[in-house]
Amino acid sequence: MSTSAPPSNRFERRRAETRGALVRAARQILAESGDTSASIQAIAERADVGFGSFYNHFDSKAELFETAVVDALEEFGEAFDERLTGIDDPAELLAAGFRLSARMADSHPELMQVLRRRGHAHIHSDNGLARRALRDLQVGIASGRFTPLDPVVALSALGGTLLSLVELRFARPEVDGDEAAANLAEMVLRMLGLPADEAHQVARRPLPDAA
Amino acid sequence: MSTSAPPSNRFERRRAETRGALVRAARQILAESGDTSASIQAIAERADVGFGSFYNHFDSKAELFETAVVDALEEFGEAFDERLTGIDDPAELLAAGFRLSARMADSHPELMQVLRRRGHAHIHSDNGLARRALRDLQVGIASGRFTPLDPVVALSALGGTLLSLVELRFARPEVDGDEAAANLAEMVLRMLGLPADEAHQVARRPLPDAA
DNA sequence: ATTATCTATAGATCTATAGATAATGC
DNA sequence: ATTATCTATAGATCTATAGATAATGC
Repeated sequence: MSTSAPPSNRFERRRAETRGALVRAARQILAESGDTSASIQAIAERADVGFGSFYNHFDSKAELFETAVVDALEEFGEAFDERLTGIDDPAELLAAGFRLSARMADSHPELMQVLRRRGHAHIHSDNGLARRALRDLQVGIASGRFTPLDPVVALSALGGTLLSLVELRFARPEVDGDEAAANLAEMVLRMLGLPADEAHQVARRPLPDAA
Repeated sequence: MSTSAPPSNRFERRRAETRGALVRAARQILAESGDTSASIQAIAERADVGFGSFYNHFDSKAELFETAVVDALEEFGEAFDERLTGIDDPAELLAAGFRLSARMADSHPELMQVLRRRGHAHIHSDNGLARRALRDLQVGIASGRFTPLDPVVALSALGGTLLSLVELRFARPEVDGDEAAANLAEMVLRMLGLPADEAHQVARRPLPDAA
């Protein structure tokens, strides 16, 4: 899992494996149905872990699911870093992030369903995604690339728009995802103050190849 | 309740009252904690209704909660109509809707918490809010007020941004709500293609008085 | 020796229904 | 006579824990 420290001995590795299996099971459930009323027993079974082991790692179901969400957001942020390093322009970075997210609905459906169902509560929290977005916003405002605006409000708008794109990808699979993502990215750039023609162009620069 | 047909006789009124009490209880739960694992028994108790009566109206908890959400969205849309009739410019309509929503976090906290917690699944559904927003978008695109764009994508962006504003109001109560709403409305208008100076101005026109 | 996992289970809770009671229509 | 509501309850399920078992550290 993304947030784990390097496991030292076999004991800790086994413990981490059990915990990880539970978190993966929770993520699967969040992605498939989002129904967090699944019993602890059912979760443990899915994780192929003894029922009682659950209580060695979590005090409640809510705690497990919350862990699974934070974990997924962190992994999502890392995927961004892997694909988007080398882009310097914050406008292009944000636009590429939007377009990459739309593609990840296909390539990483589980991750994106978790984001879709539980992301809204994390728009303003300190997680892998929000942290990166806020950084890009601040760089862009400082450099004059973006119109000066309240970064907290801008982060809200970005987060909400990204979530709506993910929602769109799943709720309307017949819509061309790449096209919608580019359009939305263009709209976001206009929102941040870029001139219309430049927003159009930046939102359509070629994406870096998958590593 | 907003969606009810005029109840004819005393029988139907009593039935509607019981059903309404259950829906109101569900709304309260959605607003207070969002925890839909509350037992049917607890819900019936809160509604001050006999436990078995639940099954006269709903087959499952999920059905009740879904009803409560749709109901709240409809009521939200009606509140818009009451406050915003008379505004013709679609840009001003959308901006006023955003600013009104921020205020409703204080004046109608229950309604807005429901929107916050469950609204994302309804961005693209046919409900009171989305229907109105789509209408305003189409008018604005047809009249040239907005840049031509895919209405479905634009609706996504609007919905996501509105939800993020509601989230912001509750997650960061220290932020000035009116100010944030006006800023966000301005950003949205730029997103839809209005020139920056006009977006700034339209987003700050006086709101109609409360009726 | 220590620690995590597993199995078994007690007790609590929850759902769905059956049957009695109350309210209304005709 | 009809229909909704209410109370009571059977059966299922769920949580949390206790105690046994297995794996590792030292």
